[in-house]
Order: sequence, then structure tokens, then C-alpha cells
Amino acid sequence: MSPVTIKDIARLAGVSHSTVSRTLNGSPGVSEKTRDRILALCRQHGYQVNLLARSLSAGRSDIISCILPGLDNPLFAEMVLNLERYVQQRGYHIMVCHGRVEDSNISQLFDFLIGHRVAGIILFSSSRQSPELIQRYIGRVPIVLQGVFDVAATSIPVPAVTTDNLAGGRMAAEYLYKLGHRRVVYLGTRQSSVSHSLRCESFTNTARQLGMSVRVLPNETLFSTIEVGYHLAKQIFLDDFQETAIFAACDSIALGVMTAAKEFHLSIPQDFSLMGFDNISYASYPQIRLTTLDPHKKELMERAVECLLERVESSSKREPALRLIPPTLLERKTCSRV
Amino acid sequence: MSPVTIKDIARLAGVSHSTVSRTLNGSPGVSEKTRDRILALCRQHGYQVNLLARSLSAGRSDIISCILPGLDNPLFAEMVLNLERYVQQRGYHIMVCHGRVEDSNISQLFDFLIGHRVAGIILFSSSRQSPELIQRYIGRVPIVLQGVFDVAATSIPVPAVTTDNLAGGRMAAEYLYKLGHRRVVYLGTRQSSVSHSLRCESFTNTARQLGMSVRVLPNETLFSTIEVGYHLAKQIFLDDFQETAIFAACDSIALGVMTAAKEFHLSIPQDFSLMGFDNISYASYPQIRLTTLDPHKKELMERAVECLLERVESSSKREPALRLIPPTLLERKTCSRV
DNA sequence: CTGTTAGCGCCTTCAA
DNA sequence: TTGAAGGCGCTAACAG
Repeated sequence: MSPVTIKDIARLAGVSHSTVSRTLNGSPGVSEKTRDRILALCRQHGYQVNLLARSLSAGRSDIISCILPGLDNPLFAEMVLNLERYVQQRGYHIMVCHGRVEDSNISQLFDFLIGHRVAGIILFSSSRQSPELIQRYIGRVPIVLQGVFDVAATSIPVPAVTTDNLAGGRMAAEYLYKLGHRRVVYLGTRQSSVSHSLRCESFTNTARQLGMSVRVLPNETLFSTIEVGYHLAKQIFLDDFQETAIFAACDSIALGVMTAAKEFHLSIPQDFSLMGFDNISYASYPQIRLTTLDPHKKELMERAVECLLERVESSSKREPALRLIPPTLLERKTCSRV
Repeated sequence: MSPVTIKDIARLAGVSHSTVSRTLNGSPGVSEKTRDRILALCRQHGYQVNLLARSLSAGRSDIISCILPGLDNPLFAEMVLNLERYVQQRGYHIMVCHGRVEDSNISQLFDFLIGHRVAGIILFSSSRQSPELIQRYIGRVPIVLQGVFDVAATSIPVPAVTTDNLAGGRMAAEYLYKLGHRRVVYLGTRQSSVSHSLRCESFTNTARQLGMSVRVLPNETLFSTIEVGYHLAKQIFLDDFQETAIFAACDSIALGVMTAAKEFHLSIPQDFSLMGFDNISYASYPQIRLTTLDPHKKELMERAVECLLERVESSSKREPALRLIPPTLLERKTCSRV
């Protein structure tokens, strides 16, 4: 029951194992007859390449790994679906791993992946610590960051693909201003997240330049979930809520706000306007129809794969760069003129 | 920049590579001195085992793969989190893959995994076709099904761990009966899903035995999402809705029902009672508090890992069996006495 | 067109 | 306690 190898096939076919290898790889220089005979035997005996041996010999596998901070966030689930498609188009397989840059055992994960000689890694993270981590490993395996890093604070730039959070924040502020809002709140910015910080900063700066007042409510936890949004919103609603609009750090937070609003008998957008960020699929459902910023997940993933494979295949020393993709405002029904 | 190997270390240490191998594996028979020297050199030069080579030599890797029909379903996300923990406790790594039994390229995925000599596979599926697929591969790699198979229709039993759907359906029917409901609907059963079929069958049988009338609304799509639930519920609400309770095939469907209910200005549980199945975390949120059946995801995953590793490690021919874990009724606030 | 040989990095007897 | 040698399954360069 131990797996059949090319040697077995070679013996059965009465040829050498290199001939078998050649036919399996479609290398030229095998006569039609032997090729057919060999392929028949392979089928017949259920031969299956040992990818470990192949990768060992090649010095590299065809696996691209992506590291996600959580499977539970629908944003990532949607991104991975796209990622998978592009990676497969290019002839690679995707291996989904679960890990956060902040975890103490994150280096073990990297060691494991490098130990397996994965072709490359796409790291989903918006932690401040990710550039440091990446720089520690970038010499040993191609890595692309899906997320943003603090350009000012990072000496060596790392290859990254991300939404343009500054543009997003600005767009949101301008949109709310245009609708007549003058008192707004930014809900749920996470200190540890660079994306959140940029969004928040850009939003508040733009808003204030336009003469709006902005209240910022930080998210002290490490997660941006519906539940967290719910609790933050309750805080706002209990603590005299004078503002006419809320810009949530992301859609999940916004969904939590909607839940809390119902509890407080506040209707959206009649009592206040609400905006999110991410365009997770649930946000587009009827009865939700959240106005949000669409980060163009497909394009993000396409670029990330491109950027990674450029490094994998040509091992080019192309200057690592931060590629920004501007989001698009999606007007749905949670914002109205005031 | 090519990775440093045991040979490199051996040369630097002035020993043979087998000595290095021995110290790396903690094998006995290496003097303290050489051991320390070698370990120091490894650290110093950033040595990292080549797991491909090790696995090739061992004939087996330490990767356990799990195949999910979708990352987007929160049920799976929650399960994988637990799975990951148990797998790591046992010294293995988890590789998450995305694939449905119904997909045409599912065998490619299996070939890929077997090609990589993964230690085992946990297949998440409730498709009718999964036993057939498993039987095709079970001789080549340990597989455990997370889901149910049709015991009557399957000649050779496959190792499986699953919720007791029959018990669940019965419990739901009895619970609703106890609350005084006499006209109920079962919403969203998927033909292609064995779990759904069993739940539905058991629910309707029990209900009818108790003298209740049951209307069944099948889900014709392949997915059990909030959106699907929403559309099914609308169908019910438009088509004179006389029943006093709805049992949804799963929580996601139930959430869709809640969305639709709001649109129709129906309140839960005043206008009708609602039950789900799965206990996804979102269902426990305030303002949702869905009454549901908890499948005990942790226990399910613990058992699945146990069952798989039993086969991996002792390659025992233990009679493959279907392990059923009965769910628990979680009374929250979407059901009331009628 | 095909076989021989060497090597990928590691582990594991068998001798010394 | 250590080294030499062979093998895991496959690829590839070099002969024939």
C-alpha cells in the first residue's frame, strides 16, 4: 500500500526512471509509444507524483501561503476567494494560515512556511509591527504585505498592496460635508492598526478643514467586530449624542452601530447618517444597504499576486513599493442630507 | 543567499552531517560539547530545517489539511479556530483549503494534498457525494469526514464526526410543541445536504407525530446564506403566512428571516417564533439572541482530530464509524409561548 | 530516443 | 561518541 513511485513504473515499463520522469514532465525526447505505455501504467497503478520530492529537487514548492489575522472577518474571507483564483491562474496553490503579527508564535509560523520552502507569503496585517517582522524574513522568502505600513516610521520599505486609506478618509469627510453634516463622529479607530489610524487621521483632518466638528471614539480592543461596534455605539448613544453622522472604522463596526441604533429606537438615516469601510457582502443586503467605501478586493488581490510572483519568478530586486488602490464611494441608503 | 544546510553546519563544526542531524533531532549519542557547538553555529547562521527533505525522508509530513466548502460561513470559521488548536496540541500544523465535494476539480485538490503527503485530511461536507469521494481516496491517506453521510445508502462506512441532526430536529419540534405551537414551517432545507435532509425529516416526523402541521420550504440554491434566508422568508410572508413558528435550517438562514421580518413589520417572537441551528457567534449578539441548537463545535473538532490521528499514528484499521454528538438547545429570545 | 549518474537535504543503519 | 554509506522520490546534465 505504500505509494507507487517512478521507479516502480520504470520497472514495469522496462525503461529507466528518467524516461518516466521525462514523460511525466512533458519533456521532449520520448517516443510516442513508450510515452503511451508509461502513461497507461501510471493510470493503471494510480501513480501520483511525490510533490515533496519534486519540490526538494526544484528547491522550491508551488505553494503560496497567505497569513490571515482571522477567518471570522468576512472581509478576509472575500479577499481570499479572489486571491485563490488569481494564484491558481498562475499555476500555484494557496495555503491559508491563521496568525497575527502580534502573536508571540508568529515566527514559528514563518519558520514553518520557510521550512517548507513555500514560494511566497502574502501577509494580511495592518499592525505597526509588520514591517519589522517582514524585514526579518524578506531575505529568505518573497513576502508581500496586504495592508499598510507607516511610511514615515519605516526605514526600509516593504512590498505592500493596500487600500488608499487617506483617500478613503478624505472622501468620507467630503461626502458627509456635502450632505450638510457639520458634527460627526469617527467610531472605532484601533491604535494598533495603521490602516485605521490613517483613515481616522485623514477623515478628521479633512473634516476639520471643512469646518466640521469631529469626535473620535477609539476601539480599545484588538478586534473590529460587530460586537465591538455595538458596544462603542451604545457608549455614544448614552453620552449625549448630538452628532448627525457616524463614520465607522469598518463595515463590521457599522453593523454593530445599526444593531445598537435599533435598541435605542434611532432610525438610520433619519436620526443619523452612517458610513462604513470595506464593502463586505453582508453590507449590501436588503434592509442593510450600508453606504460604504469599496476597497476593490479583486484588484487588491490581483495586484498582490502580481507583486509577489514578480519577486518569486524573477527574484528581481525591484524596489519594494507601497501600491495604493483608491477606494470608491458606494452610496446606498444609510446616509441622507441633513 | 541560498539556505544553509546541515552539511554547511557540519563543515563549520568540523563534524559529519549525521552528527548535526543527530543533535538537531535530540538523538542520543552526541557529546555535550559538540552538541553545544553545533547548536551555536545553527543559531549563528540562521539554520532552518528543510521540512521538505525531512518529510520526504520520513515519508510523511506533519501537515493536516482541512477542506472547507467556504470561508465565508461563520460556522466554519469558528470550527477551524478550534480545529487549529487541537491539531497544534498534537504537534501538527493545519493547512486550510477551499473546496466543495461537488466541484469538478475536487480530485485535483486531493491529488495535490496526497502528492504533498499530508498526514491526514478533514473534509467538511454534508454532500451526498462525499462518501464516494472519500472511498476513492481513503486507502491513500487518512480522511475523516466532518459531516454526515447517509448510512443507509453507503455500503462502506466512512469515518465521520458530526452533529446528531436527527436529535436536533426532534428537540426543535418538541420544544416548539411545548411552547404551544401547532402550525410550523421548516425553512431552507437543501436537497443536496444530508445534514439538512436529516434535520428536516426528523423535525417534520416528530412534529407530525405530535399533531402539528408542518410546511417545508426547500432551498434550491447550493448555499445557506443570510441572503438565501431573506428571500425564502419573503416568499413565506407574501404567501399567506398562518404558521406561528419557523425552524430555519441553520442560523444564517434564520438571520435572513429576521431581516425579512423587519421589512414586513413582523416582530419576533411576538408575531412568530424563530429557531436556528449552529449557534454561530453572531446569533448570540444582543438584539439578535437567536434561540438555536448548539452543535458543540469544540467537542466536534476535538473528536475529529482524535479520530483522524488515531488513523494517522497507528494506521489502525479501526472500524470506521459515524460519531454523533447531540446538540444542545439554547433558549434565547426568539421563541415564545403561543 | 534512452540510460547512467549525480544531487536536492535529511535520516538512519552499520561500523569503527 | 562519531563517520561513512545508502536511501527517500524526483529532476537534470551528460553520454551514448
